[in-house]
Amino acid sequence: MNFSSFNLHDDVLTGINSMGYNSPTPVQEQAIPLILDQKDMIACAQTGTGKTAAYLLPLIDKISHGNFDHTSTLILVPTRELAKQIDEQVEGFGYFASVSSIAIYGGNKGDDWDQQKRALTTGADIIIATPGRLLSHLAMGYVKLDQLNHLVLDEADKMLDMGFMDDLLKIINQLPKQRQTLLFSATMPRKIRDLAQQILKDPAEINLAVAKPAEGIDQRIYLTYDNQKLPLLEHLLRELDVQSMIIFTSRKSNVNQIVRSLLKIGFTAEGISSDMTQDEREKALQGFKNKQYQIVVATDILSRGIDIDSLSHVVNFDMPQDAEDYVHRVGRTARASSTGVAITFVNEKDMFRVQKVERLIEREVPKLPLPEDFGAAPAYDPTKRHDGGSHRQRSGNRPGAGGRDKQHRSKHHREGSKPRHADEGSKRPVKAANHTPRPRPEGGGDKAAVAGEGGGEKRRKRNNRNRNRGAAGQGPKEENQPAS
DNA sequence: AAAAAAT
Repeated sequence: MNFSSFNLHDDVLTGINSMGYNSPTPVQEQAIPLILDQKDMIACAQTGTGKTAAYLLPLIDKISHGNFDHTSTLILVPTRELAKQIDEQVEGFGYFASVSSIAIYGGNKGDDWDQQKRALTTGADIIIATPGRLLSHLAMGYVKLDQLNHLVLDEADKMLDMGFMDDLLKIINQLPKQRQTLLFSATMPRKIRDLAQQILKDPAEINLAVAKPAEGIDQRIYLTYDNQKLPLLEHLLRELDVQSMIIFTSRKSNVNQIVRSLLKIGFTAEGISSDMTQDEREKALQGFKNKQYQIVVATDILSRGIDIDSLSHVVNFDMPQDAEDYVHRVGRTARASSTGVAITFVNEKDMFRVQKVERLIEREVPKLPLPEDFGAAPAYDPTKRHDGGSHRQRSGNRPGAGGRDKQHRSKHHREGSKPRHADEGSKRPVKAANHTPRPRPEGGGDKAAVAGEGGGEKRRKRNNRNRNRGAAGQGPKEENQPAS
């Protein structure tokens, strides 16, 4: 199957080609026809499944060939980084279709407010926004939404988690009722179903089984107390051949501490958390993508949506909240090459999450013993659930009652994990091996932005429907597949 | 329970 079977217009297909995409992912196969068909949709799909392109491509097609002369599409996302990334993808996919976009988010010093205001006033085709900043603009009254025909909620569960429910509803209430609404979420808790019921009409449902991490990924769990994590990390780093690594931690306060410790033992590293300025955040992310740093240490800010390829290692310094997040993070390795290492530190409070992960990926993750001299680790007890400080007791389940020691635990190594087909879980199409990034056409459009530099906001909106296709088959930019 | 997000 390839993209030409979707009845997309040529200028969109050219954009797809220039981005190095070949064949649609499962979510794209399902979603694109539905979206072209003007259906509302609720999709359970996580990052890395090609979700972003699944909605961008049909929307770009409709925008480019529809009768809109200002903003027709609003995409709401939880983090600024995600807004920026999606904006860049629109730029790539929509270049030949002359679809304009603007990322609307806060946190930037300087003149970006005026720039955003201009784009909102003249009506960029697609607005990609975090809720807070968009609401500020909406309050000023110059945002033209009367032609708003498509609304996308991306990472909807994350947005609700972050307390955006009220903001979302405030925004949605200002949109025309007659519209197509698409909701994407990695998990489908009750709250999401309720929201969907409120804002979607007779939605089609897509449920994508979680893409299990490829067989080539070496997944390991270490059971540790919190105070053992940093020494353990340093110890492991001395043994690993790190090309590029992301370390996820659930606490901002850990970020600097970990970075310092990495620098101390000779790695190049940067942190990313909301404690940093937006400028610093973007520099750190860009520097990592450019291989300027070997390691980036991030909070949950990067837990969803951000597309970074070809990691050699992922470390979950803290166990992720959702099993889906674990799968997504781990899946970031072993993409460029066929091998990758994913290491997760699990403390005594997070053990119950291990089973959730193992159920989701349908295999057991080896629990490795701590190195010599590290002292005793907490005993593995997946039934032990941190109960948020209530006094509820579980009968007969005292911590450590099983008396397993670390030697015992290491025995889990790969035993009992189900054999799987070699290609299972790696159904994503792979970027064309011979795809070479092509330079952006000079003057081929006013969307010219410095490729991959933090100055994406320099982009001006493009409202000109008379496209200039004389750009001699030049692709808009380098991008990896699959994106989400 | 912490994180992110408007100023």
